[in-house]
Amino acid sequence: MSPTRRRASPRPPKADSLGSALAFLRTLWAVDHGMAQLSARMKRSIGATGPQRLALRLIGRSEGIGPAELASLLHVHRSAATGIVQRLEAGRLVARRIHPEDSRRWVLSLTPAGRRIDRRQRGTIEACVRRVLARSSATETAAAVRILERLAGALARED
Amino acid sequence: MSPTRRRASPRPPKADSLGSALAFLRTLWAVDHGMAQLSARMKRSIGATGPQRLALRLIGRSEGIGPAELASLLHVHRSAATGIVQRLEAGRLVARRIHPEDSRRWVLSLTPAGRRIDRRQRGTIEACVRRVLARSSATETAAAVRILERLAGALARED
DNA sequence: CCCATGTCAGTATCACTGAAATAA
DNA sequence: CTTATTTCAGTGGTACTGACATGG
Repeated sequence: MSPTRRRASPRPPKADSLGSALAFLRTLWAVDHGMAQLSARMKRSIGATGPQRLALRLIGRSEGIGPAELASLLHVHRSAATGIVQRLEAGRLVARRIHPEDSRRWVLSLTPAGRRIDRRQRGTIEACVRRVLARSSATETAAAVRILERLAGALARED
Repeated sequence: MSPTRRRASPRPPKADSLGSALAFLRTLWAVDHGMAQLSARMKRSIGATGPQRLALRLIGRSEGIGPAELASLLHVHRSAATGIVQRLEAGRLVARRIHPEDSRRWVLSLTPAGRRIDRRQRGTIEACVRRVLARSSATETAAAVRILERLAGALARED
């Protein structure tokens, strides 16, 4: 056994920071699970999961988009985007055609059914977000965005 | 005077609120995917995924806890907690014994290996959170917590 | 030859629903 | 008998790594 490590550490406020980080982490997982659960309900109620509807929203906003750009916007690997697009196509929510100038690529577009889901708001995660943002001040929202973006960056860098 | 609450604005900036909700939603998914990806890396680097390590943290903080209470703290269904505990036990990170007063229940505790992961900070999601919170003001953090908690509540209520 | 795009195979976690076994 | 705790079976979505075919 090594002796007591009494380095020149003047009692940092670690105790609180440790607990508050843990509490924040639990809240993050609560949001994460909340999105997953509403995503499962969305599949039944509107016919698309959370990531699928976000993909529909992004495709709807930028027609001409392909799987690679979609993967980038969704922050996922290309192969994950492949799966999402396949499920959307199987549900007749998205159509694809070959890119006119590069036959490796696909051009994605919404079908009428896909456009309906793109427009629909009730029962979506986005609706929850809009409702929460409407009940929050601009200052609060800006602070939350800053922290979430820092967090996304830190998570991507950590190894 | 503080006319912060002005009722019935003529035509609220819906167009913008629609776009900002979508932007916020993308940031949320970015954090979500970031946690999932670091979770996968954690499995290799420290031997426990994100949810698994959170479970270890919670068990370590309240020995005597059982699967039901753990499921509640993790905000997941009981059957999901069963799976997490099974994987932790398979990895010899958690031990279980029968509750002395109710033989339906299990009492969970950390093994030495589980305790090591409980203490370890480097390369964890919690470490990212702590670093981000350390770089943020108390006001920002409080605002983010409020919004995330509102969001978790809204997601749970939405159907 | 090198690079980009998209797909596929294999694997794993997570979570749900719903039903069952067991014990209070 | 009723309720609570836990587990199990079956299903589905997501995402990773790594490899591949194909086209620029």
